[in-house]
Amino acid sequence: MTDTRTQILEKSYQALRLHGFQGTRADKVILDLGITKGALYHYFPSKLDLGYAIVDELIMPRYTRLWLSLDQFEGNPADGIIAQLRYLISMSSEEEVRLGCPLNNLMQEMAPLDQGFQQRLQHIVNVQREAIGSALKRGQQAGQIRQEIETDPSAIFILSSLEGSYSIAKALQQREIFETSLQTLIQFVQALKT
Amino acid sequence: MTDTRTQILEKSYQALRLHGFQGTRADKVILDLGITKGALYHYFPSKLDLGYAIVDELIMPRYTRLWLSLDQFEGNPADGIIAQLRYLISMSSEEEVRLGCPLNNLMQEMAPLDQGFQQRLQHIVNVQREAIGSALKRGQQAGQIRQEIETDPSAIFILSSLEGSYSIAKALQQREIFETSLQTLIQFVQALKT
DNA sequence: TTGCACATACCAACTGGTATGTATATCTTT
DNA sequence: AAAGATATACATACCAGTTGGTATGTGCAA
Repeated sequence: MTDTRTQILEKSYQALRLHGFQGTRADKVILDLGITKGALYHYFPSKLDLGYAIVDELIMPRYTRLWLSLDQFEGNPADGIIAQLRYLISMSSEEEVRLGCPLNNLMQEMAPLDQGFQQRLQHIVNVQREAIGSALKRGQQAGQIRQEIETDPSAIFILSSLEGSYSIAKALQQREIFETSLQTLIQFVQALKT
Repeated sequence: MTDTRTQILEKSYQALRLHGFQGTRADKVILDLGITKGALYHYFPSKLDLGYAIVDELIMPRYTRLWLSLDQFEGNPADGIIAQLRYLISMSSEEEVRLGCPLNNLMQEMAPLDQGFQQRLQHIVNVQREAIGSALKRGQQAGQIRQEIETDPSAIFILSSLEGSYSIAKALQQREIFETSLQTLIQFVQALKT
């Protein structure tokens, strides 16, 4: 039996995936969990704080770890990036794609609406960008990545294409579209090699 | 003086851009417009129908025209696509980027939640995909686009990267990011040429 | 005088949030 | 170690405000 706080966090995360933050109903969460408002507001002072906790404790670690691990990759960094993209393809279930990337969803919904969300999501993207960018830079220094490419814009483009692939696949509600799009992205990354 | 229906439509569209569909408050719209519920519900049987009308009458035409016009473009279709991407860069204000692409926003928010939205947004994306895909195919037949590339996956990738660029730029709240990312996309499209 | 284009008044359901109560665990003092 | 004091982890009841939506009235043009 997991503790109540964790239960609230994970059930809210599920709701967030399905309905977005604004669409998430605190009442529904506690009803589903068979607890009461007292419990929820004991752990989280407000709905907004619950949202922040979901980002900090669930989304942030998951979505930075993937790219931070590029640090440990030996060999051409482009292959490291490709390996992670392939991993994302293998992880992408029909359900996953239908609901879209949680990070992407939340950025779209909350970035312009709330500073707290905006700062947190900005931080996650910057960590990702930094991780990919510095991996590419290391590759350049090792002569594995073409000198003429600009590492930071390339990192941004890779992230953009990745999130965009989630978007389009979600719009068309087809996992296959996600795979197709990522495959083209992999070719792009491949072309960064010397 | 524009007619009431149009006023409702456009004010709701503004609200939609700021707060999403679920976050759009019908009460606020009529208050801002200085009209009453009677007027709103006279023209739109429900909030959902109002949302559909926004997509059908405002978003759909705007976001298909841009790519359908590739049909008229003479010369290498890749240059036609690049011209449209450059146009989007020139059109992108700080405000625009902060709020994100309306099409993208709506896809993220409503595609998994409502069939009506889903079908409409799916249709828009398919029109865009078809337009870009067939432009590339024409280019191949004219020997202007490399034979080995697959036109449809490339079209999907271009759209993904475009929407993703909006996403990331919105998350980071920086217009410059959008421009940087699209610049890399332009290089990708450039590389499709023979 | 009929029908369209609204206005007014109202509602039921829901929303996040609060005030207060209480059982149980933990710490402190004797 | 017993007893009291205090903190934790919830439950219950409730609220003020908001939501989309409806039923009905009314002025005005054709």
